[in-house]
Amino acid sequence: MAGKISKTDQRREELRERLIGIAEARIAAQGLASVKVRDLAREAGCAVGAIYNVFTDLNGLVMAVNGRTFRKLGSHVSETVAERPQDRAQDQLITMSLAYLHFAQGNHNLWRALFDLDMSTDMDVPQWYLAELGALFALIAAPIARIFPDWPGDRVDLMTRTLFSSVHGIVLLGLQKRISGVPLDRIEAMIAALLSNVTAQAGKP
Amino acid sequence: MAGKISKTDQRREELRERLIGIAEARIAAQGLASVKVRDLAREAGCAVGAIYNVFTDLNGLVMAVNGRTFRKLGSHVSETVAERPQDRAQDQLITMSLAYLHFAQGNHNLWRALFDLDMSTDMDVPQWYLAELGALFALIAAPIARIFPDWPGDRVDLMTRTLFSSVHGIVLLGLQKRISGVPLDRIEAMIAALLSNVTAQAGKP
DNA sequence: GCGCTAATTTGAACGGCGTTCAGAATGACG
DNA sequence: CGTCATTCTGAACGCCGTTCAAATTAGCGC
Repeated sequence: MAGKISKTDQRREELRERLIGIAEARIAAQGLASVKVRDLAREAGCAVGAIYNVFTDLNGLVMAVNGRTFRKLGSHVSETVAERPQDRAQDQLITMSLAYLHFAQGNHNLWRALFDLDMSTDMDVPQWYLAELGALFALIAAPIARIFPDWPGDRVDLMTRTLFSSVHGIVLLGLQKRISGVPLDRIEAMIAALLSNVTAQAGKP
Repeated sequence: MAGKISKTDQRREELRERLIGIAEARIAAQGLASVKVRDLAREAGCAVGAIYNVFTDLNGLVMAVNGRTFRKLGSHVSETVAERPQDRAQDQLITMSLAYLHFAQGNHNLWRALFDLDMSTDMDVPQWYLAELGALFALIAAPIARIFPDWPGDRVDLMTRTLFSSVHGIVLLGLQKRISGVPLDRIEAMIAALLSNVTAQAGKP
């Protein structure tokens, strides 16, 4: 029995994928708060209890959606950078930041779910989360290390986290319609203002 | 009847203040999610319905708590700056940012409630919110305008929002224990790294 | 102080939520 | 096909914010 791929396991895996897709569509269309077990069960054609055979709870399902979103985010950023291989390192930082902004704007609810869920629960982060985050950080660290060739690794790492957090903050508050209501080109200008200040320091102590 | 201060109004106002205090203590101790109407009613010695005579709903009560928190935040930042009147403008920016960081760390749950509530509801922001935010922005804009005396007002405003959002992002992700788990002095170093890059641009185009 | 009306306060009831678990259904296998 | 174990089901549970008919109380002319 152990290790076998039974017909049961196939159905479970199929249901799992179906539920992730349904939840993903719901989050994208109506936001994280619109994900309800009874709606999911009805749309997936299963019983409410079946969801708990495949995921430990609703958070686990949303976590799976977040996994997809995080991978899409990473792909979007890295592919956008890869499209412009002749860019200077300074421009790569801007390209990546704008890619982050545009992904967040184009997938607002899914992007927000990445952070809204993590806040409410206090369980520790799954390892795929840290792996994706590390890959994203590595992507940012590369141009920084090229801009500041004489910086030690830990200083590059600190600047990597600083810039990521800063851009994240700009995007987060910028897209928060009810607070600031900033148009998109102003958010882009803020990112450019931030990064031009940092990269202009190249060659200085 | 209209405009009179009746005994009823006195009791309502007293209950209102009492509920705000109880909710504030609960948020500070256990987080926003621990605020429950039945607990509040029991602790305040009133019926659950009474809460809805004084606030439109639970969000309204948390909004009132957020009002207090926001005012305390503003006071903390402005007083910290006022304690060092001989500081250069560059140091004032660092002082304010660190004051923001330390307030967020020392009042973590209350500070988080400022943003966690706004996200879930889609009603527009009350005017006191915008007023407090404007006062905070004015506090930041002053040293920026001194550092870059030849900048037009809208460019100062853009940099103000850029720096506020950036510092907010650094504090937000830095204090998110489960994701990065950065010690406090590293967060301070990130803020310093960010601001030193910006202020070092003084006098440049 | 008294009685009457309108305003206020009350808390049981309501609808909706995530989660569970006894029982029904379906799998595996000689 | 019979037997047992595994899986699936959906009614039930507990908790939530919110409401509203009924009880209570304030306001006021007499």
